[in-house]
Amino acid sequence: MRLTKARKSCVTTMMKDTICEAASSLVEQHGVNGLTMGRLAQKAGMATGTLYNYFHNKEDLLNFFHMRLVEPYHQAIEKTMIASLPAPQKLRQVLQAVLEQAVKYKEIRQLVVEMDYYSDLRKTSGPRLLQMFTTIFEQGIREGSFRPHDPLHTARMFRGTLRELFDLQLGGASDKEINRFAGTLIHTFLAGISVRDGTSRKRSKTSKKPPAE
Amino acid sequence: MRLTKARKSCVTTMMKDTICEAASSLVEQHGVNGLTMGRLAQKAGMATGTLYNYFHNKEDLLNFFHMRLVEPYHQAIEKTMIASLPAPQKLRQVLQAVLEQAVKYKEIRQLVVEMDYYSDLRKTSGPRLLQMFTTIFEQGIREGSFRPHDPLHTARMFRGTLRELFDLQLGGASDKEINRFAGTLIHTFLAGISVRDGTSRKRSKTSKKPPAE
Amino acid sequence: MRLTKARKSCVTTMMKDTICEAASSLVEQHGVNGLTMGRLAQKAGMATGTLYNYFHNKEDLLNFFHMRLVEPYHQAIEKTMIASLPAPQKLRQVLQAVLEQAVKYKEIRQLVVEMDYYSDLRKTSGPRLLQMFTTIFEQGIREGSFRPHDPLHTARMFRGTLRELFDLQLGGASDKEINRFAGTLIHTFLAGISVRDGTSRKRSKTSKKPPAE
Amino acid sequence: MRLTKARKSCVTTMMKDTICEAASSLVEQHGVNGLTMGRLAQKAGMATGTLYNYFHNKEDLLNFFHMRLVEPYHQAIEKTMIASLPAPQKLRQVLQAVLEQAVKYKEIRQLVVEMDYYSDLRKTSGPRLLQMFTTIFEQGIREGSFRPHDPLHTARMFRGTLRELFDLQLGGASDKEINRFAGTLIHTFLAGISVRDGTSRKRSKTSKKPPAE
DNA sequence: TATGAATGAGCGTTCATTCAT
DNA sequence: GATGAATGAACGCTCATTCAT
Repeated sequence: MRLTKARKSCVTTMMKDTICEAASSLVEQHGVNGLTMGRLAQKAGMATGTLYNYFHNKEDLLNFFHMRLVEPYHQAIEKTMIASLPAPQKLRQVLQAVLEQAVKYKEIRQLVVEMDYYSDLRKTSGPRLLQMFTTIFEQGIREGSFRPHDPLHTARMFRGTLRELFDLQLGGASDKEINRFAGTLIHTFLAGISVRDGTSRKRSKTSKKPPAE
Repeated sequence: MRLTKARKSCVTTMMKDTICEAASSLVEQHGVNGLTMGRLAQKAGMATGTLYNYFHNKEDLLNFFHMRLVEPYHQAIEKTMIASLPAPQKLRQVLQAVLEQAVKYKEIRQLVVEMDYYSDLRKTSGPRLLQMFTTIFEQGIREGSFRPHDPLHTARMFRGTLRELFDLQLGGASDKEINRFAGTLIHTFLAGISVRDGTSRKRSKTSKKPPAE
Repeated sequence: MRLTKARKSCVTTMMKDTICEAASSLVEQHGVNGLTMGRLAQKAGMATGTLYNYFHNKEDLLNFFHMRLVEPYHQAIEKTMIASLPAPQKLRQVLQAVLEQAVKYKEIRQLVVEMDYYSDLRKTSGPRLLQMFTTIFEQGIREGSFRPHDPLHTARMFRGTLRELFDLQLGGASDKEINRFAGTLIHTFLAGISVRDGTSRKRSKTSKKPPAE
Repeated sequence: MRLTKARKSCVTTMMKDTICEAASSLVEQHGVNGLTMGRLAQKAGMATGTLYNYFHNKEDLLNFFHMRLVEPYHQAIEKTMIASLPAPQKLRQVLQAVLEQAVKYKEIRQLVVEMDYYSDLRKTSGPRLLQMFTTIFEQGIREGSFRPHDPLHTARMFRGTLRELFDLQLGGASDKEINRFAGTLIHTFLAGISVRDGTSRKRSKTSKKPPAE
């Protein structure tokens, strides 16, 4: 053993990275069903058996791959949770974080979505985000800025709309379009889409089709 | 050829029905990955080869099966589109229809969701609903009850939240819970979650990126 | 379905026979470890998958193969058990039957022996013969022609010597040699190898450790 | 090269010992099929490649391992051969030695048996014992205590019954049971199982095929 | 010598598809 | 049309062996 444990672990990490990159590219091309151990090894430039030096089996590999993809996304969001901001602000900030991640991981998001439906992965990954969102809505209610409601429900709604945001981006929408969607999203969540009378809504008559905001 | 073309096509339709029923039951039991041509034939009470008299290959069969599953759902929604109602009403009515279908196809929804990620199916199935939702939001804007915005965006949001509704139901939520979710959903869409009073809109200038519209 | 069930089962039986023959030849050449499904299929002149139309998996196949080999041997012996003969005669007759089978299944015996150590097969196959032999020795004791002893022990001894008989034959011994061995065997069992003088039992005081019964 | 050849060979021997011990423990746990080079190396506390410094390949290793197991057993028996005793005594003594070894190597015997059928090992191990047994029976005939017969045959018979003794023990029989079996064994060999009196030898002419010698 | 990651042929098994009947 | 046995490529995985360090 000529390498220290640290070095060894470093090499291992690099290999796992290589494998995950190959996996990404494969899933992107052929879908999750197209990810076979043989193809993966080939894409990663190694023998089939080598994969098994780093992962116990295919499921292990997929789990790791999934986490690798999802983790930075989760962490980016979690980071925004620390700030002590009023709930609406926080919601905007979370949305902002998601937006940045979505741009960054453009090609990869699809894989996550697809993989979510492949195993128990979404059972572990799903609740984590949901919990975070719920916290925000709870906070808003507590602070009095959100009207009383079941925060788990709005959290779910929020998650659902974020999914659409990714879909939109995967469909090839421009960053500008994505940003506009995000704007509509946050506005709708906070204020709804109904026109309200009273004094607050002067500019409502302007455009008809997809109006410039 | 003793049968007229019409008769023949009728028989063919019946066979396809039989096959689809068997497919339903199989996917329900073993998931989409558990649907093999052999098992399907057995369940449908015919020989494996017979399947290939009605479908060119497995993908064809799955496509047909998917459409069969999704069609009544789409139609139920489309039916609500004919009514001449104000947009908010229509939105409620659509939600109501979705709710009914969701209850009705409880067991089947999962299959659809799972299958959506199986092939290009969701590329054909997705836009149809989206188009319908968009129409409603357009109508609302035209009618002046919805403030001006990109209706495709709210349609997407709506679709995203409906997906959550199905998720919720698949997670085993009670009908009552589902109904509460639907209530929150429609309320949020129409009125947002913010508490509104005379002073509440002051702080909207704070955040920068997801811009207020 | 154009064939009656009877015909179908007949065809199935023939296929199983073909497979078993191929298996025999393979095990003979490469040992049980050399029997792979791929090689077997090739030897039997069919595709790998075809094997699985007739056997659930490799273990099933091996079990069937083993039984196919062992069954006639067991039955030949069982047939001799029916006769109402004095025990010594019966013993000779069993030996005779074994001898005939050994000649008949010359090449195959080895496989059985080897396979016996491969799975639980010998746990089911072993006791059956042992039980038969035990019955004979019990009978002899009851009839008074065998001195009182534990018949299970002599049955085991008998089995052990038969195994040697097979070994001998597998080593290429001539039929004449085999017959001579059988002669020695039966004689030794019945009368021992000691030279006896007129009064038969003078030397009984000699040994100490493996005590007389 | 700092070590003399003798020292080097000594180190080599120690390594081989270590490896054999690990092999024993592994085979005991997982059977011969469970003995992989990787597992073996791990158990022996060395790298996989290191094994190949001491053995040319797996077969070599197994052969060596087998010999190591069998050797003390053979030697224990050979030791009893030196004594100048009458043949019957010697036979008892050999049986006694086997018995002791069987008790001592209780766990190991199974491995030997299993391994015997794994390769050509038993072709080299078998004859050695057989030769020894043959010598005893020859001696007995020469001394006049055994009636004239082919000593190779009785040697084989003896070996076959010893195998049963091991089987019995592996089946979990108590030491007492084993001893009883040994008693029956030696008694049967020396005196047969027939009850003998003045008149009893008349009917020996009835059977024809396995002829009296 | 010792190492242990890399190799890749080979394993048992599955299954979409074909085709002679 | 209907059949279902036959096919064989592909799958996930194992493991004896090699070799750069």
